[in-house]
Amino acid sequence: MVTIEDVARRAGVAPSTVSYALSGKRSISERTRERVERAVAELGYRPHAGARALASARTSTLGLMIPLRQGVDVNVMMQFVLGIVTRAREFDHDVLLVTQDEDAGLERLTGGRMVDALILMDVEAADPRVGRAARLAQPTILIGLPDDPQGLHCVDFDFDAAARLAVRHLADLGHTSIGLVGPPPAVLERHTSFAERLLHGFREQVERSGVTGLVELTPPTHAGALAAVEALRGASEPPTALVVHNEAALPWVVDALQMHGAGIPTDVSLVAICPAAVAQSQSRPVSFIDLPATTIGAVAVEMAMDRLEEQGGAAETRLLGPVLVDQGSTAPPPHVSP
Amino acid sequence: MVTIEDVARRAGVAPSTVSYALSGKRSISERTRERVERAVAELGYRPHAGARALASARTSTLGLMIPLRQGVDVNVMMQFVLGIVTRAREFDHDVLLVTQDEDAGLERLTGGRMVDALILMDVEAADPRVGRAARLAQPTILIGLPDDPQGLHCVDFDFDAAARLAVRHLADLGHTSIGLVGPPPAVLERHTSFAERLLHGFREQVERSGVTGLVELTPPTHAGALAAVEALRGASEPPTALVVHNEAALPWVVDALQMHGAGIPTDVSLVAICPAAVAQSQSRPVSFIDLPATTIGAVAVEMAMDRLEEQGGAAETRLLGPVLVDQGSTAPPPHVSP
DNA sequence: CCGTTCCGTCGAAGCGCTTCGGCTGGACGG
DNA sequence: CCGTCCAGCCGAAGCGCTTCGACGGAACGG
Repeated sequence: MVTIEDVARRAGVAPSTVSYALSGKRSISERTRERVERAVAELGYRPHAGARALASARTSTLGLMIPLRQGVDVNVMMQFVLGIVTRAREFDHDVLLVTQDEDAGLERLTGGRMVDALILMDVEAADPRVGRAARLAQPTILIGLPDDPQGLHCVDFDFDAAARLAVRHLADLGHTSIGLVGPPPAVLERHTSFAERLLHGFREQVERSGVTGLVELTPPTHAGALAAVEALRGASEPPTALVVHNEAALPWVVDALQMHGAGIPTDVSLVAICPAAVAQSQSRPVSFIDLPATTIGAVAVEMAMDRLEEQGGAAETRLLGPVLVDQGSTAPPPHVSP
Repeated sequence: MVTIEDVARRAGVAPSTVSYALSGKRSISERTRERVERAVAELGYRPHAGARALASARTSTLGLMIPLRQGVDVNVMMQFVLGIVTRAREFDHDVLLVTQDEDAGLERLTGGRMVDALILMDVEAADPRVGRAARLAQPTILIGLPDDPQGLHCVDFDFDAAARLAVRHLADLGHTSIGLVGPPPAVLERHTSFAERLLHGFREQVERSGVTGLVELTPPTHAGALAAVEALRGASEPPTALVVHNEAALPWVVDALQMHGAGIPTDVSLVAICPAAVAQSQSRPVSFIDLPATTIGAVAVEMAMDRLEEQGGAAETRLLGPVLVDQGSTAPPPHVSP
């Protein structure tokens, strides 16, 4: 293998000079740097990651703990991962994968100095990992919003605001009864933080706007979606607008409405809370509030990098604000329309 | 940080003894080993991964290159990843993630000695990565079956056999016209190996069984599935049985058949080629040929480990055989039924 | 009873890199 | 003209681990 010494010899300098030339941590003359760079290119030199980690106490690697829970939408998850890996590479870092179910995964990665920082996906309201992560030497970023972050940085979508935005938008159009097609019951039972915040925002805004709010927790199946739509339309005050936060069920909801002969948006308005890609791949355009998963992943990486730069810094929580993209699936309710 | 020297001191032995006690590479007395293990536990010792990699030229890390292509089903992909990560951990290895689009991702991981071996997902028929991977010092396992594996190990599902099995099963029931709801056109245009093998197997068995075969490449949308079903049912010789290899479209196909008033399996038989989990989450039970993604991932890891043990060994290709699970969505065609 | 063998342990030499202190020579000010 | 300073480079000391050769002592055979 090509070592730094080979490069040094070829460039006619000391190994330390090569190191400094490449890292830029000390001033090096233009001439020398060029010689070093040429030698690197000619020999195809690549620093040994382990050696570097040993000497510098930095691994240039981020640990990523991904969930293996049911009800977690894989599309959204992949978006997170994509955002994280891509942004990490831009900081010259790599990503090491651990799964949720591994016993001491966190401790193994950090104790073994395999990673500089950790990103935990899908953090629940009372997640046991938070306490453990807070005890580690390495900075940890949580994707999600636990009840008690214990001094850790968090980043997430502002589901509360998203739900309020959706309801306000619909209420402003004149709707007086709004239905929420929510996540599967299992997700809520786990006290997943985002689901609870979504519901909270929904209920709060419903009250503020003085409209009726109906909630259906919906399994991501045809039958589940059908049942939810049926339940809502059979209510004493059937909603004229639907907020859907359930990627997997969304197509079925659209389908079910069509089967019910309910036109969108003439009879029923529809707002989805999902990644743009999902909304755009529906059989008809659906107005949506973008769930910026890729961005959240990227932000998580940025926060990790920040903490690595400057050890100080109080725990920060960043909630990305909702943006509604109108694609024509919302309109005033039938009886208000001209 | 707790080092091997701390452990040695506490156990009253030399550092090298600790190393041997933990690795088992030399015989160590029972008494000493216990003392070492106790010291390790008491101090919470975890070997520094970088130091270990440097000294032993082994990283205990596998590189995994995941695709970011369109038309790749994320559910199946996650299954692969799950299988890989889980099995890797059983071999005491970790998994480092790279994305397809990174320029010299392979070379970076291997040149920097970050990984012991590499697993490439979603390898196409003429994949440019194969040539590059073949040139690396580290063993590489391909998931997929390129036209020329160039001496690399491959593992994949036997799509050819799966398609033949499906057709044979249906032909044996008496069906004389069989439709294939295939992957999106984009997948085939990329010359994705699995899609081509599936089609090949389908056409071959159709011929052998002396039945009519119709193929519809199908986008994973409601509209796409609807169009495919319509096209098939509008054919001069409408198929009385459908083979579906398109996870995303499967629910829509079921839906479309119901809308057409075609009973399953009374009017139309249905066989899906998909992971068991997908088949079982449909609105009605669907007979399926299991696409054992998790297993394939696990096998890929095993092959990598094999190659790490014994450097020799000719290039091996393992194709996992298809197994049909009857869930009652197939039956003889209408005119044959009693 | 002594030589051989083997088991269990130790010491030391790296693995390839970073980093700190030190050295040099030229620029600069007085 | 000499002292000072600094940019630019070198040398060496580790980082924490594995591994190889060596060594002491117990066990064993002749």
